[in-house]
Amino acid sequence: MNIGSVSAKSGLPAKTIRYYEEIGLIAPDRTPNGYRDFSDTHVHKLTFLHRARSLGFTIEDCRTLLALWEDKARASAEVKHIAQDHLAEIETKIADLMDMRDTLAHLVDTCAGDHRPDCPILKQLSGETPDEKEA
Amino acid sequence: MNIGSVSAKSGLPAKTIRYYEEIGLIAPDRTPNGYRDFSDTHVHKLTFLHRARSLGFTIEDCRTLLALWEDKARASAEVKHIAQDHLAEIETKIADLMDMRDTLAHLVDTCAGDHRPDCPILKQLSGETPDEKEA
DNA sequence: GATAAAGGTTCCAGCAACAGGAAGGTCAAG
DNA sequence: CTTGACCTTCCTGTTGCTGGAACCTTTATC
Repeated sequence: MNIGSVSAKSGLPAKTIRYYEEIGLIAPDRTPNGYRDFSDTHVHKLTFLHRARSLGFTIEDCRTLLALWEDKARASAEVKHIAQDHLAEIETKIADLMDMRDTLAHLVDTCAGDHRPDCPILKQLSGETPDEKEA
Repeated sequence: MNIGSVSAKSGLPAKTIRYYEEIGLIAPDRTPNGYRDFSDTHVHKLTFLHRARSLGFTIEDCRTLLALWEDKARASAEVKHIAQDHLAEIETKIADLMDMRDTLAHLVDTCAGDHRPDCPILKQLSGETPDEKEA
């Protein structure tokens, strides 16, 4: 199967598939003309990678998960551990972003957003405590 | 003022300050020995940048915000617009991460995490519908 | 048979926003 | 005079691709 079809089936851009080969995540065969030749197993792996990536796992996590997936004697604890670590990182990111959001939302709310130069957003960034809307 | 003191005052690593100079965010003077020489204004700018960056604004946003900050005739609408766009991006990121978190949390929850190979996480990634904990 | 479109190939550059480290100059203290 | 703490520049690496150039192959059409 050519890379185009695999791209369509796995949902990954051809560029990404080539990249995954380059970093050793997948190893397609080659036809005599030099084209990559993928089997259904390769497609399955790539689909797996696509799903794992869209859950935010890093490439290195994906590499490990793929190995565990192929290891029929793995312990599910290993997989769970990776997922839990990743989950914790996501929670942290969410918390950080929510802090940013709260601060920003407040600033946006207090800024008149008109033609005048007075701006609580810039005030806060420059270290001044911006005036509140209501005292 | 040397870069070390500025780093301490602004909270930015010296490396970052040099980088900011390289990309034209700041332009310190030089002493005869070649050392960078920062004024209080420079420190103030860097502190501004530090705050803006920690609210997640991109470097290019920061560049614009800094220019608006220096432009005493700016319209606060311009600042508000940037902040609102950024806020929207943050909201999107939070939503994406929360989707990931929900899926992952569910998977982690259904995985026994013991010595056995059976693993709902891998099942889901490989495209099988994993069994639920309770039917 | 000529040609053009639609695949495929490799390789190189670039993104964001720095961080790490090498090799070396400078300065103040003991 | 040496030691150590600074400072300098320059180069590489990070993460996960994406875009583009320059070039083959295959297939369809005239």
